[in-house]
Amino acid sequence: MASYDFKSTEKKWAEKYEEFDGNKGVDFENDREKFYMLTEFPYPSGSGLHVGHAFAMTAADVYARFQRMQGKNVMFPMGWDAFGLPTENYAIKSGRKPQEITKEVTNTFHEQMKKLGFSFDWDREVNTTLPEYYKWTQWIFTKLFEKGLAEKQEMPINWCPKDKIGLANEEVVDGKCERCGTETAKRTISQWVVKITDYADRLINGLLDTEFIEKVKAAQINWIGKKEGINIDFEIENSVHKIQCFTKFPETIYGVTWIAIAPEHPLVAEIVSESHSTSVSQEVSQYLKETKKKSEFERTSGVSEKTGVFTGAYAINPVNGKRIPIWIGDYVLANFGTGAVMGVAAHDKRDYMFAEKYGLDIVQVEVPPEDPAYLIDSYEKVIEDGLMVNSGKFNGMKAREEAFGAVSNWMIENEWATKKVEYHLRDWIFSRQHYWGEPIPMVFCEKDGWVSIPATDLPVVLPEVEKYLPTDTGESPLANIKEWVETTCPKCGEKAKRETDTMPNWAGSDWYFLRYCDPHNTDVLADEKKMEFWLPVDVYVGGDEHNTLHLLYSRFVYQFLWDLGVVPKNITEPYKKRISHGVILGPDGNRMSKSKGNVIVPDEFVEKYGADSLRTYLMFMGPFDATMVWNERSLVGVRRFIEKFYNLIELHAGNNEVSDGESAKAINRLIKQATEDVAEFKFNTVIARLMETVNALSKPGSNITKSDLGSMIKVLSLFAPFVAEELWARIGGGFSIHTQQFPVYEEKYLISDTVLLTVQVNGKLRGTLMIDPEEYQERVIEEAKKSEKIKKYLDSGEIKKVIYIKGKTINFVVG
RNA sequence: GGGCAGGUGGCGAAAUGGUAGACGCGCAGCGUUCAGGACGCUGUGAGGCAACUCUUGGGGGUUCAAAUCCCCCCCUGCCCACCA
Repeated sequence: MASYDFKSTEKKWAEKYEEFDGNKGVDFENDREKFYMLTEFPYPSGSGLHVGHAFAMTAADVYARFQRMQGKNVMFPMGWDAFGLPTENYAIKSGRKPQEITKEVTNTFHEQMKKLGFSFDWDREVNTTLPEYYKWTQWIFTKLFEKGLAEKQEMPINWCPKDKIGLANEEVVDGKCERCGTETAKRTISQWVVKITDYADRLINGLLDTEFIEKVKAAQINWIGKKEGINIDFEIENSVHKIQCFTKFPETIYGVTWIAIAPEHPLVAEIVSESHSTSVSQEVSQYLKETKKKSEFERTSGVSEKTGVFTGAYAINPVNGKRIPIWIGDYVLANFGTGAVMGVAAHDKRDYMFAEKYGLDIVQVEVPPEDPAYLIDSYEKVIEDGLMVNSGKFNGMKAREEAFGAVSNWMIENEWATKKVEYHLRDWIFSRQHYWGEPIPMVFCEKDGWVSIPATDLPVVLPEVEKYLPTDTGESPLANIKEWVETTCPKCGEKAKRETDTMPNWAGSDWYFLRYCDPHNTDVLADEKKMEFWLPVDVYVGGDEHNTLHLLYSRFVYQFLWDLGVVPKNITEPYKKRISHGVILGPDGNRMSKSKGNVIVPDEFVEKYGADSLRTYLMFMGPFDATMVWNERSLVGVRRFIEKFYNLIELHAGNNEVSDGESAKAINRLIKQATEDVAEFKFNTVIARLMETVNALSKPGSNITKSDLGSMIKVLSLFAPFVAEELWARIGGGFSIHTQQFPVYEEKYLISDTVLLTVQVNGKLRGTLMIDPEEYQERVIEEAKKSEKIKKYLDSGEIKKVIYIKGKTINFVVG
């Protein structure tokens, strides 16, 4: 038998699909249920579509095809998240325009996706770098500004002293500049900051309205990191100043033996001068000098030893009047909490180490309930769920359950402290000193300050420049274009200057799923009725790495737009279900990377084995969310299966056969499993069942009806769309198989008159019986006794008990 | 340090309380072929001639019955982290 020629077949159908409209989502259609299937749009890099993209997109494609065949009106769009550093760096290196490069690579990606048979609705394609798209990204920013959620703040950025440029966090690798390897420093510059923390509680609560898988919900809640505690005011001896410390553990207040403040704390200078000791002040300034010299990486990596210096000043513990020394410590972060912490050595590992190093007191305030005499002698023995000791009137209370609340309330009543909620979530630094991003649509006017560009003047088009490198001052290259920078104030008409920073890569991807609903609208970001029709996104497939930042930012932007009233009022959360896909490792079991030379490029395998084989292999590798190792041998196995499938259909296609009975059973089992498992993203087991079915029906003498052949091909069409289309045509089906209804299994084929029953004696398997599954216990016992093999075990004692599970097993307890 | 996933043959994996290892890879034998490849058939967890015994990271428990449920421990991967 001639082997299947995938090359010409896939080419033939791919061409035909150019004219095919069965993949398009239809606005406002009432007959069919809508289904919005979304998968993350890629950053189109010069190296082309990655196998990881192919994996995620194939899974989404299988699911979208399945929903269509269930009779739904499916929107399954694709686009390009094309602003970003790799393109900019490539432009710098090659001297070409990023616009041109982007056009080229998106074309490549587009072609690759078509070859892979993804059923995207290309009429809805979006590109974040096109002015008609980023007009609305900019518009969203102006609204954030107008509502007071975006403001300029002095913020530290990563600075490369050699290249003289600001670096995004992802450009800093192990504390060094990704481009030149120089150790980076922090530099404070004025940046746009978006106050996402104002939405922190809503972003937590909104999760209740979603069906995200648990791990995604956990990741989001964790990332927001809500912490409830109190801010305690410590008076400073002989001073008008107070030091405020945030703590999650108010119940440890009697255990405080020092206070540590960040080297950047605003009170450092005053505290030291008030101590009136020259030797102390010299020591402190020496310490501050050294701390500054330490790189940010060293200070925050967690590996370096904690250091500190005594300021000479003392604070007063409000609850017992005790004098406690004030230290400066480089382990205290200036930008978390109040920039000052209370030291409780007995109940915190890091505090214990600091106290040991500098000989500070250790006061234990909790003991384990089962051992009230227990004394802490090592930081490893931090007590959980302890009882209070050395804590005045709180002694004997359960630390967390009782003392936490009692101490907090008491301290608040006495005005020593206030309630405080802290978040791990930081405000969102929105400025980038780079070229290839959306210009931030703001101007600075001497009279009016910062003014946003009115909607009618958007977009602020990214001007073309000669050089894409940032300027010597660290500003974006846009700062060099005088005629662009110098403009007039939209408010007063006087001379003003444009903002030259651009937006981060997240900006365009925050709201792209809205644009897909109405991609060509020139009046609004998307028509509200269309959004109401399509939203929420029913299933959003993406990677774990985007479960925090991207997902959170885009939920925030949606909630903000909801407050503005430009998205449907009845839809409070944009994504109904979020699921995360697995990762494919290189053949050597390592994460794929250019430097390791283990990158798998899908093109090569499409060429060698065909898109159908590659897709089916990707879905067969393992569970959808697993970490899997690429193995070409297994791909060969899948190609073998497709050829076997092809040959089986070829063999039966011309005949009008009557089912042999067995084939109908096999097909119906297949349909049942496919229907149930595809719905749960369990693709590997569906393909295994397909293989079993093909193996069973390939036995000589099998007779299969045309409609059963059709059902098999339909299941295959989810994974291998091209060969399925070909085979569908071979058995006389009309174009296209992808507009057909998914087969429905019939219960009657799944019921059999006999079933294999396992017979256990004392829980151990001793034999099997072929028997009517509806048979009663007495009959089954009788049959079991007839079997020599089983009888042997039954005779070894008295039958004390019999457990019979109909159709599955019978267990004799013999003693 | 925190969070989240996991641990089953030589390998990727099935099985979510009822025949552990479906399906695929690899391997072995046979067939086909001038040969190689491709293909087809058969076998393939371990031990044992066999009857049989053992086997899901380790230990304990619940149950007539545990890979699956509960407790303790060990190990691996991913994400985050001087977060007070």
